[in-house]
Amino acid sequence: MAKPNGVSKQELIQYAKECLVEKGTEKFTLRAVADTAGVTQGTIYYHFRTKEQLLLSIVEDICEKSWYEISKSNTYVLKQAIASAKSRCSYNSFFHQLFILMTAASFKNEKIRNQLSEIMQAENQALSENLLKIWPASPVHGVSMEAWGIMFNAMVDGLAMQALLQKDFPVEKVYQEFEQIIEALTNLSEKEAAE
Amino acid sequence: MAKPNGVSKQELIQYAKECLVEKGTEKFTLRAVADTAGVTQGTIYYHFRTKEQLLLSIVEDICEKSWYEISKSNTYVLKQAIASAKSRCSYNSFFHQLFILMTAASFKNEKIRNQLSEIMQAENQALSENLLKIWPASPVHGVSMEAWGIMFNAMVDGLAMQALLQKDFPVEKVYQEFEQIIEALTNLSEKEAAE
Amino acid sequence: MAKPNGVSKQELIQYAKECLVEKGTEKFTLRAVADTAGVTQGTIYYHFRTKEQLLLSIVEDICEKSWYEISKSNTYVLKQAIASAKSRCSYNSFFHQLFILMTAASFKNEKIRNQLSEIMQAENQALSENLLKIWPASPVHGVSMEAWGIMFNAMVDGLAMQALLQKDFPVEKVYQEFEQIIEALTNLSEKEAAE
Amino acid sequence: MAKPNGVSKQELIQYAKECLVEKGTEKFTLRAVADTAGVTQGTIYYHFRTKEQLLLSIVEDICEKSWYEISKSNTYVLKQAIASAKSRCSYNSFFHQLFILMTAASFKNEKIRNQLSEIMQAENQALSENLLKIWPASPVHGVSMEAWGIMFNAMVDGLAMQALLQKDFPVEKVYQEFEQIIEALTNLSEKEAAE
DNA sequence: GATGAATGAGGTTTCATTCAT
DNA sequence: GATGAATGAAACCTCATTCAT
Repeated sequence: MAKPNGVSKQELIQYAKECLVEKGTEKFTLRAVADTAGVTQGTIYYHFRTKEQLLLSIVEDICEKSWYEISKSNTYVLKQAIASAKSRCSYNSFFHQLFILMTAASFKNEKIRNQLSEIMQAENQALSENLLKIWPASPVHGVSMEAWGIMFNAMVDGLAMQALLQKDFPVEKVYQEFEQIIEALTNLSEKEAAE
Repeated sequence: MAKPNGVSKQELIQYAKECLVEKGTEKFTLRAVADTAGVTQGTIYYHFRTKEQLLLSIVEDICEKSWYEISKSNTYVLKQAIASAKSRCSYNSFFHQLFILMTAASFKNEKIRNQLSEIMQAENQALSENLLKIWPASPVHGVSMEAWGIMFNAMVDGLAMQALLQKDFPVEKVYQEFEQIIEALTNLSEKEAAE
Repeated sequence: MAKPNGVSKQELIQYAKECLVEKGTEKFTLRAVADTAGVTQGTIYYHFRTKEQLLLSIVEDICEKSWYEISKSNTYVLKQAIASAKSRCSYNSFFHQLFILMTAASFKNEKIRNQLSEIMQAENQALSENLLKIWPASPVHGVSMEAWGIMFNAMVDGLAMQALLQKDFPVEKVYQEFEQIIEALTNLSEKEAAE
Repeated sequence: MAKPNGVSKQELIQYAKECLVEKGTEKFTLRAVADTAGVTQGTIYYHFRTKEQLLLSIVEDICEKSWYEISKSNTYVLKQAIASAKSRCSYNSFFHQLFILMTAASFKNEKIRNQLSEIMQAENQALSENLLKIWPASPVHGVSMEAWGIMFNAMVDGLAMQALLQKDFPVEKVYQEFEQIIEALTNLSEKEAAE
């Protein structure tokens, strides 16, 4: 009976994201989103014309958020980036669960795939640029900064995946050792530069 | 050992895996599996009591296959392991798509998660052992061999994820540079050992 | 006399008619009408209280138009009436499509049915009167002028139906032969009258 | 819970036809058909994969029935054909209501349209052949037998439409006068042939 | 052992309609 | 006078599951 109860599109997306992670792809139904948001299914259809549109909006939202993070990343240094990655890397991490769910969905949805791909490449590049700030040269001769960015990012995602699968995954320990490796690489870099 | 007009359990699993990757989680229906296998839905129910059972069988199958690979890995050396990882790391890679789909499913299914987790830890360990064969000592002081195994594995998965998302991901180039890093680490390891 | 940014009732009816023929009964939704008219659904409700009211207005509109035609028909002769019928009798004819759609709707809506019935009877009568002008007597003994009107009208509608169903229906040829029959009947009429 | 209760596809079509005429296009829902047939909606979907398929099956059924009638028509004579037409031409006539509903649906569905068109042409031809049996020559010079078939058929449909719209349409009277016209035309035909 | 017709719960989607603004 | 966000009922459709055969 048409009371404008002021649930904005953005809020709906937030509710949808929560639903998605809470219920998993399988049980991610529009009814669930509607119930969570306290509106009727019709309302969802008024804002997003299909379920796919809602999913795409979720990806867009993730991407926008990520862009914001990335745009900040030029100023903060690698250590902070890693700290941030670690914080998102825990059993039940909202962000990575969402990302993997979306990756799974992307296999059959090019639009989703393209958007995720874009954000991933942007993250790779942001990482490369950060590395440039602390490394005068590539620590290993023949390995481009671009590649370092790709690999660091890959490792962050890979560790997150392991953490999501394994309840007692030693996040603390692994990240600590990871930072030691970075330190060692930084030393190598300086030696390389000296030559 | 297929029966005259029948389909063996193992064959059904194979068909199911194909369906899953071909159709995606969303459209992975028992009817689709039945159609692909050329049997009726009833037949599937004869072999698996529920859809979940079928899914679990798929994970088990993946794991068995992986165990076999791992058991071999004790004998083959790191380079071959990486070559194998690379070969599975391409846009549309069947194996990694399946693995990510299963990971996504695992978030809401503890049995699946436990199995995937086990296999992942086994792989981590196999990698550690392989590294021990070529590294006399850890290349970086304070980083355990265990951690190196975890991180290498993480990177392989992370790279696969990027490759699945990005059509023109430079697999060749990245893996080549990855191998250069390993070489450099091997040198470092030798220096460490010499001290 | 359209208001600045508004849409008059008459215009809405016109848009609705177009929608109905363009989209068919199935997809004839108030949203479609609103979109076509460039207004919102609310606006339609301002002018028509229900969808049924809009439908009825469409029938009324058709009928009014038809009354106008009929009122003219007393002056123009049969040949012109037939030419007019022929022109409306082509594959994709707007008018007859609308009429048949309305007839289909009328089966479950007495108001619509009554209005369509009235206009049909008026057309029958108008045809009879026209025939009286060119026929001194009924060409066939025992057949009333009223019946001739009914039958001529029936044939015009029946031919239209065939033309709507069959893409390559030979409208030209059939109408030409129809006129020859009328001529023959006119001769008969004169003979009858002479007796 | 899966009791085969033996509702055949053919029976479902019959129930669907009844529903269609009883409820009209608008209210022709699969639930209604299911309820009428005493099965669940799922059953309908087991037999017909979509609503459109069910509609098409209805048309096919009408057409098959009509083919049967037509195949008989080569033997029975015109008078009987007209008697049959008259019997189907009454207020609430099941057959013609169905036919007009389908014609309305056909405007937006080429498959339906093509099938209806075919049956109509077959009927036209069957009528022509029947006329040949009682008319030694065309009653009006220059009017082909083919055209007579088309026009007779058109008139039968047109009269049915009027009868469906008008409760007190004088079917008896009109058909009686129609037969008189045929008689007159038969006389004309004989005169023509004599020349 | 295998089938396939049938189910029923629940999914996505549509749409006439309402009402605060 | 006009809007458009919101509704809720009901539409079409899917699918895991059952069971007589």
